[in-house]
Amino acid sequence: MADERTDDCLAPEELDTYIVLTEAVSLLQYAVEEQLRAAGGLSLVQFQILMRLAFADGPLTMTDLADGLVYSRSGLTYQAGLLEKAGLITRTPCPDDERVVHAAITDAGRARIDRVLPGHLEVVRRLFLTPLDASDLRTLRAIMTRVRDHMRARPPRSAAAARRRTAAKAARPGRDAGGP
Amino acid sequence: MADERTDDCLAPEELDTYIVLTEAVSLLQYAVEEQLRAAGGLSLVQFQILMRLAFADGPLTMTDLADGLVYSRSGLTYQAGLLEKAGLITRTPCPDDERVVHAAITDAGRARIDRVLPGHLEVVRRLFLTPLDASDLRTLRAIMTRVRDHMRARPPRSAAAARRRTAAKAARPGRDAGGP
DNA sequence: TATTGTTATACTCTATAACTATA
DNA sequence: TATAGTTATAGAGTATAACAATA
Repeated sequence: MADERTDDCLAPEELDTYIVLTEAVSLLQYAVEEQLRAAGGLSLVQFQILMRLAFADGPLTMTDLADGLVYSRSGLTYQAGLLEKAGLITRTPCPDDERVVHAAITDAGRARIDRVLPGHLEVVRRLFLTPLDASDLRTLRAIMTRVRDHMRARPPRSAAAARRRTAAKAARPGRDAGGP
Repeated sequence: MADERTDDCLAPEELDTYIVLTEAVSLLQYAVEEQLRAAGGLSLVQFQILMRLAFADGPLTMTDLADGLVYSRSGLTYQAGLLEKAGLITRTPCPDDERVVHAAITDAGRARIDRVLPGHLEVVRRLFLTPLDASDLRTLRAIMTRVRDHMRARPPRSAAAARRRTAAKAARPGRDAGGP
């Protein structure tokens, strides 16, 4: 049952690997989200935005953030609005290009991260790192870096949406296929 | 900057591995969701429910499904309702225990999977498997299996929610900390 | 009393499309 | 004309709590 329909199935090792990888990451992500919410009232996306801004050299544009997080720009506007209202980030127009908005983390934002990060790392350590040794980590990082770079080689999310929209105008085959 | 505050930071290899792992899986999941929606009008959760039922020996209870998918039971009821309305699954009371509901996949459900799965596997192959060889796969599977089993060793999601509720009644310190 | 599952509800999130403004 | 970002809107998804029925 492994090699009959080469196009319609994966080898068992391939499928198993895919399934266990996504399952484990889902479990980890679920636990992480719970901790972030309880410890700092942050969703995972909000935390990721803050972290990106905290570790960036300077301010980032909205598009940079959206692409980095695989996020739609309108979704990011929404989340950035929440974070700004909470005083954790600022948004200021860029002087060089008036279309661009620079997002930057505030002191309160850094304080929030300081409050949340230890528990966050504790969860990561307890659930994810505990069963791994240094060699596992090195290997895992090497493999997943290759996978990520391979995927990042395709166009980023926000541009892809625009291109899809454009392409749809040219040839319109009626995309999807009704209800769930 | 690696070893000063052992409690508040991870070693760089640890952090890098964690970040690249979650980033790659996010990218993959995003692409997969797009494909499932376009090819079969299914969300990822709906697809996962169908797949579990398709590969199960017989019907599964709602709780089994919820725990397997790291999902709240009410959320599962909602999704199962959609799938049932679409004729892709059935829900029938279990004769042995009248509280229990058995969910099973229908022929239409299997047909939907047949329609969606090839494209799904194509995405997985193109984005995830392409840059990996057999040895990578074996290693990755071994590592992630260990991680998953470690995480699964803790109580499943639906039970955890109940326990948390109970514990909250005993000592009530006012959990979270306001706004985002 | 504990467990299975559903419902009612309220809310968060996300995407699409239309829009503004700058380049 | 193309790009950056926002807004308006509408829909999907999720969790919580209350509930019913069974064990």
